[in-house]
Amino acid sequence: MPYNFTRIEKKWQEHWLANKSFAALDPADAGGMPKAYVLDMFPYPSGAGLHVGHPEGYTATDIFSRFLRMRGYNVLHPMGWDAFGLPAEQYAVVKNIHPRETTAKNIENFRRQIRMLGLSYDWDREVNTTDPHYYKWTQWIFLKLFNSYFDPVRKQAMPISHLQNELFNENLIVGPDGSVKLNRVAEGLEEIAGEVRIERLWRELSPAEKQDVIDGQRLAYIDEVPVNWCPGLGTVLANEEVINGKSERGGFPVERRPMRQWMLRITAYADRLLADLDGLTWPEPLKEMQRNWIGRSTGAEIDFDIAPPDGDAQQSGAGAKGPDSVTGDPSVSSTPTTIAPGSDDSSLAFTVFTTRPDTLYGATYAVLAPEHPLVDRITPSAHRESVQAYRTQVAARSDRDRMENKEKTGMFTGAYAIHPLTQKRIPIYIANYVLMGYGTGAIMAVPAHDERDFEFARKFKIPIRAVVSPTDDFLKAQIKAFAKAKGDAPPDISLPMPDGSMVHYSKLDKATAAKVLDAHRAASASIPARIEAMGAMGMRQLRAEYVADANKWFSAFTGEGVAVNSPLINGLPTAEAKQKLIAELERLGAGHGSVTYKLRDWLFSRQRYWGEPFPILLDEEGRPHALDESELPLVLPELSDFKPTGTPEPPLSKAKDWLKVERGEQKGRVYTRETNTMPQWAGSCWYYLRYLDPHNDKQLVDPEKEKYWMPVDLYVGGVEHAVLHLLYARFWHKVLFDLGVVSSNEPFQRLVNQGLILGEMEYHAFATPDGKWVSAADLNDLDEEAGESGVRMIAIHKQTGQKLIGKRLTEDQVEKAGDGYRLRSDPKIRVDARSFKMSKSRGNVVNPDQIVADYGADTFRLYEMYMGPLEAQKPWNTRDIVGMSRFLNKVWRNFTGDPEEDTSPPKLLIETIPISEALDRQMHRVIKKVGDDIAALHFNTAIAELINLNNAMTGLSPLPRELAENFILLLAPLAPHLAEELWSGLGHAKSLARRPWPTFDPAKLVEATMELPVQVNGKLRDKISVPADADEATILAAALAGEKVQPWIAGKTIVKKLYVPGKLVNVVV
RNA sequence: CCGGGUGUGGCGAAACGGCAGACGCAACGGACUUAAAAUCCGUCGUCCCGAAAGGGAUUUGCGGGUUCGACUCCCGCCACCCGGACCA
Repeated sequence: MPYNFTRIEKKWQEHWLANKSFAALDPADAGGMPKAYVLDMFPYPSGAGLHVGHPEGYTATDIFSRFLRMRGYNVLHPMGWDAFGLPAEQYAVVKNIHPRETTAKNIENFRRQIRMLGLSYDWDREVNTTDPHYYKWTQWIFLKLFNSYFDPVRKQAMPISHLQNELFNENLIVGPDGSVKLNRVAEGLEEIAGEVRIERLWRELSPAEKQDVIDGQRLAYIDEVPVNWCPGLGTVLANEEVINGKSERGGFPVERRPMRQWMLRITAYADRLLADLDGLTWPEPLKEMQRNWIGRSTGAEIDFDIAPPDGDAQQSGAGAKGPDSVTGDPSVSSTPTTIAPGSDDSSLAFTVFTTRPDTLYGATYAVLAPEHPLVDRITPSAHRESVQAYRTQVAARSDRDRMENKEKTGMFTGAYAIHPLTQKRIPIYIANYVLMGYGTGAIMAVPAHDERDFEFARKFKIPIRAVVSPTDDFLKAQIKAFAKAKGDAPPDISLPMPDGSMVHYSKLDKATAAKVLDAHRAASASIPARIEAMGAMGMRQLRAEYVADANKWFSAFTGEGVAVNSPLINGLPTAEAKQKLIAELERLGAGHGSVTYKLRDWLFSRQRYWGEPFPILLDEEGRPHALDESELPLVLPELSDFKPTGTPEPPLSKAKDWLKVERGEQKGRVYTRETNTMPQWAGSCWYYLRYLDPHNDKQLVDPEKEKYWMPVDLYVGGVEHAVLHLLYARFWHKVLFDLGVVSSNEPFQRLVNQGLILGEMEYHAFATPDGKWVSAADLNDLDEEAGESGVRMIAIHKQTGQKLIGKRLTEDQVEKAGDGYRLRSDPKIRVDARSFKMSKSRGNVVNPDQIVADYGADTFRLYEMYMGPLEAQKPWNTRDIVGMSRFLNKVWRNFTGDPEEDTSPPKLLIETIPISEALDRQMHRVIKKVGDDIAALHFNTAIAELINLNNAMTGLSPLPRELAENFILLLAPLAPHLAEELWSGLGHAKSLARRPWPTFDPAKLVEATMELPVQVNGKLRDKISVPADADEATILAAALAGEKVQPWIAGKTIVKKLYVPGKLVNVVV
């Protein structure tokens, strides 16, 4: 009889719950126990229920938590529900059920499924982001963001009142664009002679202007910016939620349109978010993804003046707008048109951002984004029509179009810019490859050293001027590219000498190479032709060719090198050239060093019902006013019609009674509530803090508890949150840290990504006799059929029921296996076995309920952990589960002798007898190995060790008690139900959850005699048995004396004898 | 195109620079059984020699290198997977 896992698992799950076996102790009760905070990424409780990917990470942290409890740690291991969000609402809309109901039902199902896996959560700490007791604090954090600003001097968040003081005291002044800067003049730090002062002092501002300045500095602010509007979902989305122009959820098209939205100033934290990554124990690829997403690039901003128009009529004010109106938002303070003080339209200028200021001398044209506001003002009338046509054409194309078709297009504006160093005129283009949203919306184009500029310059026949001397690798690649274009093998990099011999390029002296080069130069004109004629030339000569004329080469050299053709910086390597050039620009007042980021501010509002309401009132002018903390939570109003309106008007605007608020202190003044709601990420940004003190209604978290538990010691979850949740949560945590709410700078010290579990292997396609390829999705019963001359692939077409015969395989492509044949792994066979992501549409989703019902939770846990390393991506294989089931049943038989009767507690065949020496040694080795493996999260090898030990115990009856106890304790974190049941069979009344982990005796890890491999010239030839304490001389002598070694060394001189202690002997002859 | 990861038997996978393939699945042989399942014992990378015991060669995507010794470290390619992509 297999063991009764159904009864046993139910029994222990109830026991753990009733006895609160896994409760974490508050710091006051923990005594001297070390703490461990082990966290899972809490799930979004979808209607589909748990899939097999969830239990992978959850089981891993559960094993780790159980292990640490047995090692004497006070472990916090909680679970909760990330329950606000789009899918619940969409489902609710379709079924016309209130999202609260569907959410409650889904949570119940998830809780049942998670409990059925026997995970050791402290259920008294469960949180739910949709519970008003919870989102009260989400709103509270939002108020903190709203009432704070990022202080540029301290580089941290400060209360907004501090900003007001600084402005009032005139330590800070207000720039023309509403930005706030240090009052350097007042501080006496800087006095710029002759420059018109355009900043303003606080007392010079009107009350409305003052309010604009304050509101413009908040960490949570309202702004009108181009956002990702998704008509399919009826809401705007964050950049992180848009993938290739489609929504992450649902895959609906997304369009850019300007809208008034709440933003969070995450960009202020870009540098800290980047720098603090270094100290985190996270997977390096994930850190790299965050670095890329933040996208810090250092370089320079360089100013270009517009050349006076030549002959063309001066542009009138007709179609031209005045200077940009003040946006009120300093986050877009890099206003592209910086108008010099006292300037007029005759001295226009624009600023570009570049990471390669050292290539400035190579700038042969400039490009503005088509939307750039300066375009209207610089385009002479002769070009106005074509420019306008081009702009219309670009504007008409959706983002998605632009993604798919990347061909560079552009139009000459007819205007010229003045190169700041050479004072020469360079043409100004507009082009689709320059984006208004990045940098300054304008570039200097250096075709010789930028791929995009190169491609554009080729197309528009603009000169290409090399200013960095290229590397050998680049030049070789150029030769290869040429050979490829011709369809030949790359020419040998050797030079034919006048006498007909060949000399490798690296061995050429300058004079000889030059002579040969001249000969070839006479013969052919173009550089590619010369390369072909010569096979190759010396690298020095190639380089000289490139520097002299880069126009005819194949691609841009984008690497670092030595500056050439650049009077100020010639001969300097790139890094130094950059520095010197920036210094020179600053001296000339034509530019300065600068940093830009790809990271944008976080778009924080959604036009949906099922989310946290903003604790904000809007006055008649649309200015935001915060609710008082005492008014929280602001509960989401009941709505029977919660459907999206299909317009940017949020559903909450339908809650008429709720909408209007009359404030007591300002009688008669009516405010309107903010009707947007927060995105799903809001609740998940800080849930790990609430677990520490989940029932506290006075504080988000008691500082004592926060200090005790934080940071999280192990956080396990999928890589899909690399730039969403994990970046947002770090941002909020840093703000809370700055404001003194939490004591740690980073929330998650150690993070592990569990690998994706893919669906079962599938045949992808195979060749039919008529040469057509059939998709596996259309096939049933793919099989092989033996025939006279080999094996044919047989499949049944799903729709037609037609029997498809695959390509006939020859005998060398198959091998005999029993009655039938089986394919050899021969790449010529076109049968493609692959596994894919589990998905409903593919029909390869595995339901954990079924697996647990068939095999039990312990088997399911072991199977998922045994599949491979936690971090690896691996395919599900139902066939393999039986292996773990057999293992547990074999444990059961070894302990109980497999009785017919199912008694509880079970009767065990155990006696207090000594353990045989070999088994004792193995037991100590396994105790060490399993402990080390679990600590390192290497569960697959830990299980393998236990299987080995269990196999060694097979046939041994009765079992020695010491061995039995240790085995059960080692098994306990991995298969807790069976372990508890066997433990009770040993006569223990209490759960083993906090039993001390077994210890091993180091003395028993070493064998008395050891077997050493003996190699001759690195090849294994023999094995010798020697006492463990034998000295080197004895061992070497024994090795050389070995019968099997003799033939290999006889008659040869021994060059070297090598003994690696405890490992092997190697003899070199 | 850029960045990151992976590549080992029929499959999932092990292996501080030191006996490649632990452990599991599948397959094959045997025991038990009227039979099957379950269970237990055994074989199991590939090729060659041998009746057998055994022996030899070869093998971690491909090509080089470092080393007494390389799955492991270095250089160059190839394939697949995951991210990001006109980011100046």
